[in-house]
Amino acid sequence: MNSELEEKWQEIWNKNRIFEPDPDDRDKFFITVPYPYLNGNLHIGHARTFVIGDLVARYKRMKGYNVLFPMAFHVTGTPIVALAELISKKDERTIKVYNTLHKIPLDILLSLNTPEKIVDYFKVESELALRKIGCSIDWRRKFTTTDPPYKRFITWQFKKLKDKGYVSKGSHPVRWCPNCDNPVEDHDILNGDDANIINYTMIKFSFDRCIIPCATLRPETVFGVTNLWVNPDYTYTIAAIDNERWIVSSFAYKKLSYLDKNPLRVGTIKGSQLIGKFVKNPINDKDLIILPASFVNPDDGTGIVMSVPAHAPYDYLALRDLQEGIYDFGINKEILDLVKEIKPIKLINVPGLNDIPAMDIVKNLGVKNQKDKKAENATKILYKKEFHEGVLNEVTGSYAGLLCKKARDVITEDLIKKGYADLLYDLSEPVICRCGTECVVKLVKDQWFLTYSNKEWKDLVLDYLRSMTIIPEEYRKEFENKIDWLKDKACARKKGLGTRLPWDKEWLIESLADSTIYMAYYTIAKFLNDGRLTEEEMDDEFFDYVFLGIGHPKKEIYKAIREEFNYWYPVDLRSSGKDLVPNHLLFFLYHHVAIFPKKYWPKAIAINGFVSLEGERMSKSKGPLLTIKEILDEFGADVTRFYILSNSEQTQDADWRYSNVKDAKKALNRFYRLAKEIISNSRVSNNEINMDKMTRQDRWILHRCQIAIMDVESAIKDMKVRKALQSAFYSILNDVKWYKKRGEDSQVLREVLKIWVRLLAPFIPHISEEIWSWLSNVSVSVSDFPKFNERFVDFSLDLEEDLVRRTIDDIKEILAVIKIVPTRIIIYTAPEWKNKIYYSAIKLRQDDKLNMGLLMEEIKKDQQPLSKKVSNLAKNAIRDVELMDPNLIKILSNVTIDEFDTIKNAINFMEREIGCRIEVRDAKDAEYDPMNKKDAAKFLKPAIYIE
RNA sequence: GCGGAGGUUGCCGAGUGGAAAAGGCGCUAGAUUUAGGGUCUAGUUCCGUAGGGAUCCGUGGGUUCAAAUCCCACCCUCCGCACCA
Repeated sequence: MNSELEEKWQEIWNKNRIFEPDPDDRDKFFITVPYPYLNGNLHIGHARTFVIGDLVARYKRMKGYNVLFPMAFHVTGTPIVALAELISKKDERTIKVYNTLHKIPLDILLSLNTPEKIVDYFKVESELALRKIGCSIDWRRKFTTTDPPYKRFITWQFKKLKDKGYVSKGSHPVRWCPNCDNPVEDHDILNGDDANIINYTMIKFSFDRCIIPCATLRPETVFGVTNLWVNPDYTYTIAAIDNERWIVSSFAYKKLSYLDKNPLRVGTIKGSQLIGKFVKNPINDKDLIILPASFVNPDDGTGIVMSVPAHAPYDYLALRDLQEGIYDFGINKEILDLVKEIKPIKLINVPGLNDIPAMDIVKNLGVKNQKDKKAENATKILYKKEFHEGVLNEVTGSYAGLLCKKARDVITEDLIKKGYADLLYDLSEPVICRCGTECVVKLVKDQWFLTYSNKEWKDLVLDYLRSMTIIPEEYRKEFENKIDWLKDKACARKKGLGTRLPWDKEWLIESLADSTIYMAYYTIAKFLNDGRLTEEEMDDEFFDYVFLGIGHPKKEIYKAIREEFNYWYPVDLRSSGKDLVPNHLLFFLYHHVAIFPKKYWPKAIAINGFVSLEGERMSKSKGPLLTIKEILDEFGADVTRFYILSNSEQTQDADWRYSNVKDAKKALNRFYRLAKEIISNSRVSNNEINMDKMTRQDRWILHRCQIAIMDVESAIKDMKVRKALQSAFYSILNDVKWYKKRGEDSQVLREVLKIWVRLLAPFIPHISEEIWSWLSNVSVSVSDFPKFNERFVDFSLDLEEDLVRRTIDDIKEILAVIKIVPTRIIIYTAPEWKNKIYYSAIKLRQDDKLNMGLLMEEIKKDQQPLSKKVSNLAKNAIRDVELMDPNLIKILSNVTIDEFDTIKNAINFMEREIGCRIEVRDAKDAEYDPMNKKDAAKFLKPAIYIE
C-alpha cells in the first residue's frame, strides 16, 4: 500500500500493453469521457469523471469485452490564449493561483508565456496524472485539438454540416463592453453576474410622422392597449433611424446604437409635451392618447410604455389615479374628459378571474395607487397566472383560443414581419466590465450559426434520444427539455485557438462545436501516431471513406482504418459531468445524428456530479483547487479512487474532506492486512472446494459472496458506483467479520478472498493486483470478473444466521434492562404447530390471499385441534406476516428453517458472545420453565429465560 | 422568471408504499504484545427491573389497513439559463 506498489503495477500494465486494444473477435465496448481542457492542472473534479469511466472500462474488460478507453486534450478556444497573455503580463492574481493552487513552480510558470508552451506543459502533466491514478487508457490514440490532422477532421465535419444545411448566417446579441470594444465573458464581469439578456418586443406606435416604440415582454397585450405612458418630467431624445424619427429615452438611444439601428440624434422633447397627443396602434389603427405616469423609468426599455389597464396592475392604477384625480400631473380638463372615457380592454381569459383581471387583483390585495409598493407584487402574481393559464379571447382576432404562453412567440414574429414591431435587447440588470464601463447589448452581424433550432434536426435528436440509455433515467427529461429549448448557436469566433471555417477563413470554429464527434477520431489517431497515416493523406475523400464508407480507399491502409472505425463505433457509453448536459452532450447528439448513419449513433450517456473541496466549489481560476497530482502524492491512486467512488452517487456532488479520505485510507489498510492474513493462514489449492465438508457458516459466507456479486453487477449497470463499492467492499467486509467470529475455515476464506479481490479490482486496481498476485500469476486486470454461481445460493442460510444474530441481540437487550449477571440462559424455540400456522400465513400472503377465514381453513386441513390458542395465534400470525418485507416472504415461501437445530448448532458461539451457559429446548417438550416463558416462543423469535 | 435537483439522527448519507435509520464519521466505554492521531469490541432519540413502549424523516393538510415514500399547499437550499470551457 504505497506509491512504489502502485508504480510497479502501472509499469507492468504499460509493459504488457494490456490497455491497448485492437479490433478482434470479441464483442467490443467503447467508453469515452470528455477530454479535459488544458488551462490548468487536472483536479479532483476531473478525477471523478475519469475514475468512473475507468471503473466501467475495467469492469467491462473483466467481463470479457474488448474495451477501448481513449483520451485526448482539448485546447481550442480563448482561455489558453488569455492565460498566456496573463502570464506574460505577470498578472499578479494569475501567477499566485497557478503557483500556489495549480502547484506550478514559479520558474516554469513564468516561461509559459505562449499558448503553445501552455499546451505542451499541461498535456504532459495531465497524461501523467491520468496514468498515476490508474486509468486504463489506450495512450496510443491521444491527440490535441490543435494538431493539424485534427483540424482537417474538423474542417471536413463543418463542410458536411454546411452541405446539409445546418449552418446559417445571421446576427446575434452579446454582452458588450463599449470601452474594450469586445464581448464580455463571465470572468470579465466586475458587477452584474446574474444579468441576462432579455429581448423585449418593441411595438412601434406612430405619431405625427414620428415613431414611439414601446418595449414590452407581453407583446400579446398590444390588443388591449388603451393609451401610452410617459414620464412627464423627463426629456426624451428624437432620433433619426432609417427614414423614421423615434422618440426614446437617451439611454434607449445608446442601446439602439449598438443594435444595428444607427440612430442619429436630431432633437429632444420633454415628456410633458407629449401628453394629450395621439398615437396609432399599428395592429388596429386605433388612436391612443399619451398620458403621464410616475412609474415610467426612462432607463427601462425605451422609456415610454404602452398601457394595458385590463392586465397590468400599474396601468390600471395609473389610469384610475388619473380618473379619480388622485394624481393628475396637472392635465387639463379636456384631456381628463377623454381619460374618463377610457375603459380597460380585456384580451386574456383566465379561469377564476371573471372581471377585469388587473382590477380584481388590485382589489384583492388592497393596492392603493400606482405608488403603492404592493403594485409590484400584484403585477408578479397576475403576469404569472396569465402566462400559464391565460387564453386569448376574441379581442385578439385570429389568435383567439390560443394559450398565452403559446401565442407570445407567434405574435412577436407576426408583428415583426408586418413591420409593426422590432426587437430590443436589454440587460436585466446593469453589468459593469472589469474596466469599469457599463456594458450594453450589441448585435454582432454576419455571425455563423449552427441551426440547432432546425425542426427536422431537433426532431431527429429527440426521436433518437428515446432509444438511448440515459443514466440516471431522471435525466432523460432534462435532455428533452434542453433540446426543446436549444436555439441556433453561434459557432465561430474571432479570437482564440482553433480551426478556421473552411468557407470563411477569418472566423475560427468555436471550441464546443469542434468537440462533438471527436470520439471517432480516436480510431484514426492510432494510425497517425504510429506513422501509418500522414496528415497530407487526410482529405475529404479519406474521411468520407473511413467514416461514411463513401468511395474507394486510395491506399490499402485506409481499409484497416475503416475497419478500425467500424469495429469500435458507435460509442457505447459517454460518461460525463452534469455540467455538460446543456451544452456538450446536446451537441454530441446533434452532430452524431447529423454526420453519421444511424448505426454509429451513441448508445448511452451517463451523468455524474461534481466534487467540492471541504464543502466549497472549486474554481480553476480563483480556487479553491486540489490537483490530482497533489492528492496522489499524499494518498495514492487507490485511496483516491476508493474515496471518490464511495463518496456519492450518480449526479450528487461529492465532497473531498481530508478527514474522511484518511478514514478511507484506514479502511483500505485494514483490507490489505486482512487479505495478507487470509493468504498466510491458508494454503495454495487448485481443487474445487468441497461443499459436503462445509459447515453452515462456510456455506453462508459463500452465499453472501454470490449476493455481493449480483449487487455489484446490477449497481454498475446503473452506474451506481457508490452502491457497487458498498457491496463489493463493506458488505463483504462485514460478512467476513461475522464469519470469522462464528468460526472460520481458512481455505474457505481464501475462496472468499478470490472473489472479493476481483470484485474490487475495477475500483482499486493496484492493491487488487498486488493481492491477486499472491493468488494467481495472471494480472487481475485481465482476469475474469467473479461469476455469480447459483450453486452457492441458499437464502435459508441467511435466515439462520439472522436468527442467531437476533437471538443474541435479544438476550443482550434483556440483560441490559434487568442488569444481572446471568448464570444460566434457556432458549425455547417455537413448537412446530406454531410455525406451521406461520408458514400457512406466508403461503397465503405470497398468493395475496391472506385473511383469517382462509388461514383457519388451512389450519383445519393440517388437522390441528382448533382452540382459542390456535385462533389467537392465527390472528397474531396474520399481523406479523402482513408486516414482513415482501422479499422475506418470497424467501420464506421457498425454504423452511429448523430453529432448534440452528440455535443448537450455534450454541457454543452464543455462549462465547454472552459469556454464560446457554441451553436450547423445543418449547413443545420443555419441562423446566420457571417463569413460564416458553409460551412466548414465536416463529423466528424464540423465548428466552435468564437466571 | 424558466428548467432541474434536494431538505432523513451530532455530521456525511442509505432508504421512494410494508418493522425508519444500511454504511461511514464523530462521540462514549472497554480491550490491546497501545509511542501515537494505530488496531479491535460494544454502545450512541427518550422511557423501561424481560426482548417492551413512546417519539421521529423541512412545515401544514389529505389518500391508505399501512406514508420518509403517493396527492395538495407552503417554506428553505443548491445548480443551469448559451457563445463560456
